[in-house]
Amino acid sequence: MSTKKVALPGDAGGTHTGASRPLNQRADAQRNRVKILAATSTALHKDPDASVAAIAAEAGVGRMTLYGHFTSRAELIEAALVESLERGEQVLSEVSIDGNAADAFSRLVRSSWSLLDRSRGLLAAAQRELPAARIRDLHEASEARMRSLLERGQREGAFRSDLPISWLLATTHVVMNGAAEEISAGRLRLGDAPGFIDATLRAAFAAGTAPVAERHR
Amino acid sequence: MSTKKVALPGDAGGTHTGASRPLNQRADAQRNRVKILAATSTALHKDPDASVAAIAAEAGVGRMTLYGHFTSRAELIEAALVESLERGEQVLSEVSIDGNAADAFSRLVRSSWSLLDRSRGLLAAAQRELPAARIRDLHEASEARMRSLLERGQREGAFRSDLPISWLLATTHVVMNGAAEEISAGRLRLGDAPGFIDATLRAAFAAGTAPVAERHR
DNA sequence: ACTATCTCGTACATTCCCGTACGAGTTGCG
DNA sequence: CGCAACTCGTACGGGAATGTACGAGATAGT
Repeated sequence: MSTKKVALPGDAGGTHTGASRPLNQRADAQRNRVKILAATSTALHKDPDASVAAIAAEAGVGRMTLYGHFTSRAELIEAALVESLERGEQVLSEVSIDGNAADAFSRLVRSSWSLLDRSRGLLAAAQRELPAARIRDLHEASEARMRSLLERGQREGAFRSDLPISWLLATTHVVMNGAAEEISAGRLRLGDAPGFIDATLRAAFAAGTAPVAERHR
Repeated sequence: MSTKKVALPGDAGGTHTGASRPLNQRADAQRNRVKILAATSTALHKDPDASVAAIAAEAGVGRMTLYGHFTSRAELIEAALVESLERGEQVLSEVSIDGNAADAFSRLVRSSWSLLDRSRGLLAAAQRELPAARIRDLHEASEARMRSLLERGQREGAFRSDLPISWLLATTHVVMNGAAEEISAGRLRLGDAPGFIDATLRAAFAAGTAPVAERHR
């Protein structure tokens, strides 16, 4: 005579980027949803293996409430990742891509860095919980921006052309992630990271260095 | 009237690098021990979360046999890591560190790469199972070699000095790991990896590029 | 050939976490 | 103010993995 099914937010919206929430939700519930999403990010930042219970605790709500909003751990993590990426998109879309390619790259990297630093744990959790294809899909937007910049840089001769774009992209990700790890390990100060990352990647990608030696075969 | 305690290999040997096995072990058992260690490496290569059961299956022995040699999952992984690193040491110690620092670095990186590619899964598992301090301890030997080479390179002016050694070291690790990931993702051919890694790091570490800009504060 | 050593299956206890069910209390909202 | 929407504790069921217990059978080494 009481409980229903706790709303079940519904999947009405397509897979699109639009932030379409069901509408018929109570203000109170919407707030909790936001709290939970935020807590997911921070909890996973501390421990990428954090349990649903831990996340709920971090959010200050009961575990059951959380299950009212998200039917499974995977769904929760995916939602948190989507939200984080949307927020990131908002920031990155304001970074100017024009002008000198190398400088634009630096701007983009520096902006990406702080975003990645925060959502690192979330991403790690997602990698264990979601199909790899899905993750790559979600990253497509930010990835495309960086990719096109790298392409332009290569065409204009600002970046070396002896390495494929996919490698440059991977290297960028990996160096930023590495910086985050070094920070948690206490071997790098937070404030030093952006400069180090930028300096390293700029030098690594600059045109004019000796091309990759074909030493195999 | 039968079972004892299944040998319990004993911890007689110190923490030293010597390969001191208990001696009073049956030849048959020693062989299995080796098989298990090898299987640990290959099983974790496929899936860093592989269960003890899966590892035993990979080794072609019963799970119980495995527990006869290693009392816990952690002990198993540690033993496998130690063995892998010892084998690595043997290879790396034959790489010439002398002469041109940049070239020596390339040689070292290329040798390290193939080793790391194999033991990658094992390392990932170890990072979840063993205390971080222990892992760092075990890596000290190979790390020291690379570190001293980087130091010499900086003194001689072959490598840039605006970035700390620890960062160069971290970058080296991270780029090699990234290459391994790109390979498993199917975006990089195995044969291309050494050249790409080398080309990237050489350029990133070379002296003479613009120093890290102090853009913060 | 005989014996201590080793293999290994089955079975079990434990722990941890996810997801579901139920139901009573609380609160936003019209 | 009254109802539907929401919260949230407790409890349960299922599954997976670790580590232990027991004991029968195979094998190496002397």
